[in-house]
Amino acid sequence: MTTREKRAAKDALFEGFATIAAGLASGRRAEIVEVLAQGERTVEETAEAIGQTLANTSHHLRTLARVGLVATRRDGTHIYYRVASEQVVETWLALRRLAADQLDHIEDLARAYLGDRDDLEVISRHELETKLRERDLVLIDVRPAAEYVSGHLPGAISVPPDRLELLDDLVSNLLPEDEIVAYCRGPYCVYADDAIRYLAGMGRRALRLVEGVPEWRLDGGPVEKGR
Amino acid sequence: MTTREKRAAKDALFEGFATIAAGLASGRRAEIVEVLAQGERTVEETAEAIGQTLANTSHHLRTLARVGLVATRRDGTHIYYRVASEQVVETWLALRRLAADQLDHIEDLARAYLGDRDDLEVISRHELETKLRERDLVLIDVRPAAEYVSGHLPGAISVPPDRLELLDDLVSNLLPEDEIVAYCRGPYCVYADDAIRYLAGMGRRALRLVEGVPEWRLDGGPVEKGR
DNA sequence: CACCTTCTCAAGCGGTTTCTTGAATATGAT
DNA sequence: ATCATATTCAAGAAACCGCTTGAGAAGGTG
Repeated sequence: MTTREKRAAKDALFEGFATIAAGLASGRRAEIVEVLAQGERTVEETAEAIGQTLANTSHHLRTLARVGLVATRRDGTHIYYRVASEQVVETWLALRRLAADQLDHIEDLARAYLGDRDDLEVISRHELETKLRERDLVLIDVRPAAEYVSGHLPGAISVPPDRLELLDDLVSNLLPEDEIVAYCRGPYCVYADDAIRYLAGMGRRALRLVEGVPEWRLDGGPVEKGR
Repeated sequence: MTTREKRAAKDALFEGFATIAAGLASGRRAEIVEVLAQGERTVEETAEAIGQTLANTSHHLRTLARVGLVATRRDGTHIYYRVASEQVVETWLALRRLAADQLDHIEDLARAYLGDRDDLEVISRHELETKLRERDLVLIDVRPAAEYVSGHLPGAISVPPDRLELLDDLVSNLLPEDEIVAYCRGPYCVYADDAIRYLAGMGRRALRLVEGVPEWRLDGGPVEKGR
């Protein structure tokens, strides 16, 4: 192999690596991966979730599939897309973490989207596990029902973001000293915030779990399916 | 905040994440990150390492700096570029791992570049550590001297890839039963392969450490600097 | 079969990226 | 000061990407 051929082969190899990065190098596709990390979705559901046209969403999904980041299965007329492996989620989270730590810029963008969160108390995965060993607490999963079904923290109660009124009944059956922890898709999701503010309006204090289910699962946390 | 504004803010946030991915979404820049993961370099050295023109390399380095993946320092007329943080390396490795596991395609490209490696015996970081606890072995760092200086495995001997003849002397002072392990930049680097084949030509068996220094360091392995 | 739903594809416009060339800038040495 | 070295910048050509529109394919239903 000549030096020139070697160079070409090396370039091709790294171009291959870059291809994967290119899959995530679009805001739309990043959003799609964030959504699919919660569980599989049809094209239409994905389009709805990211607020794009069907054709454009299909386009991006095909791109992700072409580079191997997502996989599909057909069920009747629906085609379900899912992340191709846990490693995709792992890489996405590494990228997201890097972005958050590196760019103050991202901090500003996040604040613009999520609003001021300083009034909300948070709890980390680790702290939650410690607490869970000591005593019971009420865990609330504030994500659309489909995501709850594809995997949730053991014992968590589903309260979809558009059904926050379910909290009324739930809270009325609690003792005043019962502690409440809410979580949703992850640090860049507002659903848990909304639920906690709703509870605050009822005079109940609640904590927000920083991590979402993908982070929890990748860290080796137990996950329940179904119901 | 209206729904429309919320959408725009969310898009901007994910566009921000995608920006980081875009930094790695070019074969050239991926190569640069792989090189800089071994230690800082000047623009000229980097250009040489990736076989590109100076202007183009500078261009790519500026792009990486703009998205915050690399940082610089000036020393006289030279400007040294380095990865901005260990997290950059972490993310790059996650991406590379994902690519390798996901795409058979990458396997083929790697084989095209690296040649057939099936004849070479490998050893993992874990196995190496176990062995090191039981007995001494000869560790050889087959990277350019500058990279050895910026960080190498404890006790490793530097044998730059263009000075393989140094192995002659080295081996003549060894007992026949001494075991030799060589490593270089990582799994996609040929230097250790070359050294092991050189040793095989002398009738000495040697193992290749799969991981490079970045992987070793990120896994919490001890690293020595200087000399 | 005709018809509906769900998804994909093709074409095309406008914008971005990559690489090259040649000039400009910044620092250090004489 | 003048020159050499190292790096960056500016401009332009070719290729590529993202989004839209409208048509097409694949599967299910009456």
